[in-house]
Amino acid sequence: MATLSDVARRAGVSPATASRVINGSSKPVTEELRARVLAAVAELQYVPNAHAQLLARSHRSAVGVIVHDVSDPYFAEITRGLQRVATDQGRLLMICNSYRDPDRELEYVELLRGHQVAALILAGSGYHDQAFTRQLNEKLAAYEATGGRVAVIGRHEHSGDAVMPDNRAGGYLAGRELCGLGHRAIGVVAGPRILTTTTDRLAGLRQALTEQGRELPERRIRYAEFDRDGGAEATARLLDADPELTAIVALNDSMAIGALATLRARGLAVPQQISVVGFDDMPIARDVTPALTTVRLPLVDMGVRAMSLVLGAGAPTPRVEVLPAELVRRDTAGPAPRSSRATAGSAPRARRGDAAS
Amino acid sequence: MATLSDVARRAGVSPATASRVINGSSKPVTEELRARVLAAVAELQYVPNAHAQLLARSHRSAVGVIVHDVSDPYFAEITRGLQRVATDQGRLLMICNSYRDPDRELEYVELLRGHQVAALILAGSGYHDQAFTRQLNEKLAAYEATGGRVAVIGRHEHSGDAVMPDNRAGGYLAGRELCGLGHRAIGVVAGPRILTTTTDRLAGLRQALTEQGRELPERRIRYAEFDRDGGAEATARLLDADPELTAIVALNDSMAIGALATLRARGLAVPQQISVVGFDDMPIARDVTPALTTVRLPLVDMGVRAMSLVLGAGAPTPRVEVLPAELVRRDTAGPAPRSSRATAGSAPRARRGDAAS
DNA sequence: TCCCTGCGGGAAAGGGCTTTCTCTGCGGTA
DNA sequence: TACCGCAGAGAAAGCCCTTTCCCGCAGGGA
Repeated sequence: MATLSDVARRAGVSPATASRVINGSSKPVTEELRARVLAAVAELQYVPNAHAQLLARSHRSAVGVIVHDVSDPYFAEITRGLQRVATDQGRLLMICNSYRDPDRELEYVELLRGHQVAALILAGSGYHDQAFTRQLNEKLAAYEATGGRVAVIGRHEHSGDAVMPDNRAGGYLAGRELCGLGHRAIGVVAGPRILTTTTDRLAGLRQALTEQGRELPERRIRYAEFDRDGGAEATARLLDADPELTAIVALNDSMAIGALATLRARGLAVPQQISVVGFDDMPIARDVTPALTTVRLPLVDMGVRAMSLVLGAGAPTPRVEVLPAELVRRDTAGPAPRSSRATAGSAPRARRGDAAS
Repeated sequence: MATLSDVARRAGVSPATASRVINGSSKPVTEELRARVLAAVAELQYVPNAHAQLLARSHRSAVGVIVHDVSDPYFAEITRGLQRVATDQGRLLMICNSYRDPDRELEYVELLRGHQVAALILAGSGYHDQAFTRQLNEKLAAYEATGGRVAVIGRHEHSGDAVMPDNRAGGYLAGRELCGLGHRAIGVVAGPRILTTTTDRLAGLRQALTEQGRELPERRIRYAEFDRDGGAEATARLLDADPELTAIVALNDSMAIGALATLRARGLAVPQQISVVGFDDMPIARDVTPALTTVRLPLVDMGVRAMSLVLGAGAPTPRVEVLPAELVRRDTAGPAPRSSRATAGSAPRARRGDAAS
């Protein structure tokens, strides 16, 4: 690889001058030398060694992001928001997938710290795990002590800046909607119980049911992986245990899609025989059939806010921004069927909005 | 940030010794000093500066990956394959999204080169653009000249190692299937015509139709963005121009989903009135209703192969691995309706496989 | 004519780490 | 007893850049 001094030598100038030309330094350089340097750069196909640059400049510019999995639409949307702000400010993003493995999350914090990122953003659910939480907080505190900025998205176990979707309110919305439709036997297809996202959403849902004089017993909840197959499998278990269910709340849209698959496989009509409500409103939600009724979270906006917090001026006290959840009524939730499973309920209501473009 | 010499000072040893302990060097260090160093590391929460390390070691370990968009399921799957091999070999992946912008692709090649990656993988369609192709090849050649390894996935404009999905054969498969079902008026919802992926798939499709004595005139092709909304919009234009279409081939599954949305919005029954075939077999394909008939590409495997090529021994001549496409019959393609649009065709065939887990 | 100013350029000092080379001191052999 | 060899530790030379500091020179004002 050609180095800066190769370029300088070829151009017949000092490395200092070459550097100034290449970086567009404010210090003036004669047109003639500038041209010679640029010519040498082109001839040698010179590309500065990023590590040497980062080392020489004290300036830290990249931002580290840790998500569960970028290819999961939930995080893809958040990342889109993060990117938008970062790009505007000329920041490079280093994105790491923890695949919901706490240890890997810890490792990535170190890794990113080692890469001298200016800020760190952790997106995705927190864990109900004291030991882990303490470790993570120690690491983050150490990082902040050296001037690093930290923000978390959707997890409340860290004490710093945070952007929180209102998971609890979202759960509440889902519960209230189904109660309003007359459902009494409501099952839940939940993510891993160690995730705070799961428990928060569940808490809101439970609150809604309780307020209506209903309840949400543990036997109507099945925990599984937070993905399509987890949803399919949990739904199957739920139906096996309690065939009288008239509604299912899936704690994210991927699980909801799995739930729909299982229902279809079993010949249960949605929403005539059984209703389904999802969570997140990922883009695909409107394209499944029937289109998914779900709780929308402003995912892109969450990313935008988090990146703005972290790149903006620091605050003396941690800031927590709570972003509201919103119910999106589509076609998978309808009135509870009158009698038993054998009778189909009323027709689904007309679909609102969301027609193809 | 604590530095290595801070650690050394605190442990009362030289930086050299500290470095040896931290990196597990083969050079022996007394147990006592080792313990002191490790204690100092823990107390100071020391994390080595990755840039300084990379600079000091001549050893290059990271691998650069350029894709159109990781959050697109097509690339998410490929990336999964890349990751698997990279992780096995202890390599870090740097993933960049070009968002199908050739200039950005060029920039990322430089950026990754600057970051001293050991290898570079470009995934995603190539472009019909002489000037760009030449520039890219120059940059890649320069990189290879300094010992960098390069592989491309799904693009044939580069002369080095390549993993190619058989796009043309896939297009052929889709065409043959529809011909076999008796379709004559087949429309195509295509991605941007500048992409080689588009033209390759189209070529295969055209060949199948030609062999059957049919044809594929340009007026039955609509080009749009390679995503859901592009598919929806192109389908609308196609139907407006030619309401007699009995089948639509979408050149990727995202577009197919958009197409289904448009058809549903217009009240056209799939596959009774109109058939749809997608391409890629992304995971969601089996979950839309009706489940999507599509051409499967071994995406994960493509990633695995590419990473193996690039991390394995070099070869004197470029290696090209062509991976086969395969038709996956589900529920969106059925026999062509007998007469006109008004009459529904025969019932869809029974759905094969793919039941919920 | 002399001095000061300011501009354009180079020398050199880091930045944090790895690694080779060198040095010290010990145990063992002749 | 003298010497050799080696284990274990440190000194120092890079790795490739950026940036401060300094220097020489030319032009302008007194």
